[in-house]
Amino acid sequence: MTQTPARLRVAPSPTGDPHVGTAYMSLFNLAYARATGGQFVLRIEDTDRARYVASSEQQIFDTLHWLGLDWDEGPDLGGPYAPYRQSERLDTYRPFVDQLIADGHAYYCWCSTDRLAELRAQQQAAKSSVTGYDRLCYGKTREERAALPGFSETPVVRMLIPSDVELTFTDLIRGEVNAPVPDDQVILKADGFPTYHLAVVVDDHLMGITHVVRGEEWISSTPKHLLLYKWLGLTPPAFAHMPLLRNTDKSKISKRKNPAARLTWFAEQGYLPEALRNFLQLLAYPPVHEGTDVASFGEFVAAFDWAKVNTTGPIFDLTKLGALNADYIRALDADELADRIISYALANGQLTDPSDAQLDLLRSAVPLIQERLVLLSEAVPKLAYLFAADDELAIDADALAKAGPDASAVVAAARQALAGLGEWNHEGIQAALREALVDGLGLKPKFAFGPVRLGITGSNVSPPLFESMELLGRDSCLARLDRLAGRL
RNA sequence: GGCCCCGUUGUGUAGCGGCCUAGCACGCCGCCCUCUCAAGGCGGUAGCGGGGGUUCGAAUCCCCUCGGGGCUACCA
Repeated sequence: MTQTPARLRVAPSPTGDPHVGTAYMSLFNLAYARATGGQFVLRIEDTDRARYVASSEQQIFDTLHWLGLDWDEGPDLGGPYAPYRQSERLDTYRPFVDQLIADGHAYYCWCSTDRLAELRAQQQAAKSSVTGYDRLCYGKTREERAALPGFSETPVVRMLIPSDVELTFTDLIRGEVNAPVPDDQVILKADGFPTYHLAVVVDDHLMGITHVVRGEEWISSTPKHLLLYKWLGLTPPAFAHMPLLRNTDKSKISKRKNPAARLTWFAEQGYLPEALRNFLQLLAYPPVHEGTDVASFGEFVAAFDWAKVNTTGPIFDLTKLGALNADYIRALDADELADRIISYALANGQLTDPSDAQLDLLRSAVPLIQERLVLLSEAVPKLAYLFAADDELAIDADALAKAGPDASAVVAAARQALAGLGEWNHEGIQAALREALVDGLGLKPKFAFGPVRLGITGSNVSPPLFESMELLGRDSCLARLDRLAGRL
C-alpha cells in the first residue's frame, strides 16, 4: 500500500437534497486518504448561483456525518487552506484567469447565450461532426466583436484548446484512458464566477490535493483540466474515475427516477448508516472477505487497492442493502438497537411523547424482534400490540375468521391454566400452556398456540408469544383472552 | 450525429490462457428446525451479448459487431 500520505477531497454542489453519489464518492476518497494516513477534505462547490440551495450545505454535512464519513478540513471545520467554499474564493481565481489570458491560452467571448444556442441548434440539425464554439470572438477586440450580431455586454473567458491537446491520461482504476477532444470551454462566467473546470484545478492545486477521485462522467473533461495544469505550470494530481451508479433502466442515477438517489431517504426509511456504507462500498469494490459481503470501514481501508475498484456502473438495487441492514441490526447490542429504534420512531412520528413505562416496555421487547427486522421503521409497528389497551387491541379479521372450531376450547383452557400459574415468566407460561393445550387437549403445538397468539397479539403472525405474554403481564393476557373468547 | 467509457446468472461480483462441467454474496424456490414470523442448517435455480480469429487449450488475448452508459452548457 502507498506510504505517502495522500490528500483527497469530495466536492459536492449544494443544489438540493444531497445526492447518494456524494456519499459514494466520499467513501472512496476517505478510504484512500485513511489507507495512506493522509487527509480528507470537504469542499463546497457552489459556483452555480442558479441552482444554489441554501439549506443544502447543512444537509450535506449532516448526511455525511450520519454515515461516519468525517472530513479533516472543510467549511465548518476550517483548515490550513480555508476558505473551503468556492463562492468565498472568487478573488483567488482571478489571477489565474488573467495569467491564462496574458499567455494567450484563454480569450474573451462576448457571444450571447442566444447566439450560442442557435449555433448549437444548427450544428445538431446539420448532424455535423464538429460541435462546440466556433471561435467567433477569438482574436477580436471588444469593439470589433460589438459590430457583429449576437453580442453580449458582459464577456466570458474561454480556453483556447490547441489542436495538439493531449487526450490520453493514466487513470488509477482504468489504466490508460482516452478522452474526447474538448471544446473551447468557458472558465470564467459572465457573473464573475469560475466554472467547475477552472475552480477545480485551481483549488485542487492550492489545497494540495494529490488524488482526484470522481465520477466517470468527468473522464471527458479531464483533458481540459490537464491542459490547465500544464498552462499554469502545475503538477496535476492522480486521477481515479469511479463507475457511475445507475437507475434500474441503467441511466445515470437520478433523484427523478430513483427516490434512493436522495441521501436523506435512507435514514427516513430506517436504514443503518453502517449498512449503507457497506452497501456503497460493495457497489464499486469486491467483497473484502470470502463468503460474506459484510466488512467494516476499517477492513475496507486495510484492503484498499485501486486495481480492485470496478469499472462497470452498478445498478443501484436495494435488495442487498436490505439484507445488509438486517445483518447490521442483528449484530447490534440490544440496548444500542433500542436507542436507535427510539430515535427513529421519535424523529419519524411513530412515537409521540412516550412515557418512561412505554420506553421501558419497548426496550425490553427489542430482543424479541431484533432478528426479525430489516428496517428500523418496522420495529414499532411490529410491537404495536404491546402498547395497545387490552380492549382496543386490533384483531386481524382474516385470522379471526380462520380460527378453527377448537379455538373457544383452547382459549378457555389457556385462560384457566394461566390464571392458576405461579410465577409469571415465559418458561412457566410455555410449560403451562403446553400442558393444558398440547397434552391436555391433544393439539399440535401450532394449533394449540394459534388462538392464544391471536388473542394476545391480534394476529397469527407475531414476535415470540410467551415472551410477549411475560412482558404484558397476567392481567392483560387474561383480559385479552376473555375479549377474544367473546368474539369467537 | 461525434468522441469516450463499459459488457460474467435477477442484482453485486470472483476470474488476469489450463486449477472453470465458471466460485461467492444477496434474491428466488424447496426441505429441515420450529409456538407463528424470522434467524439458523441443507439443497436447488439461473450467467461468460454475438461472430470471427490467435493458441494444443479462451470467460480470460486480438479484430469486428451488437448492446448499455457518459460527455457533447456561462450545470456540476
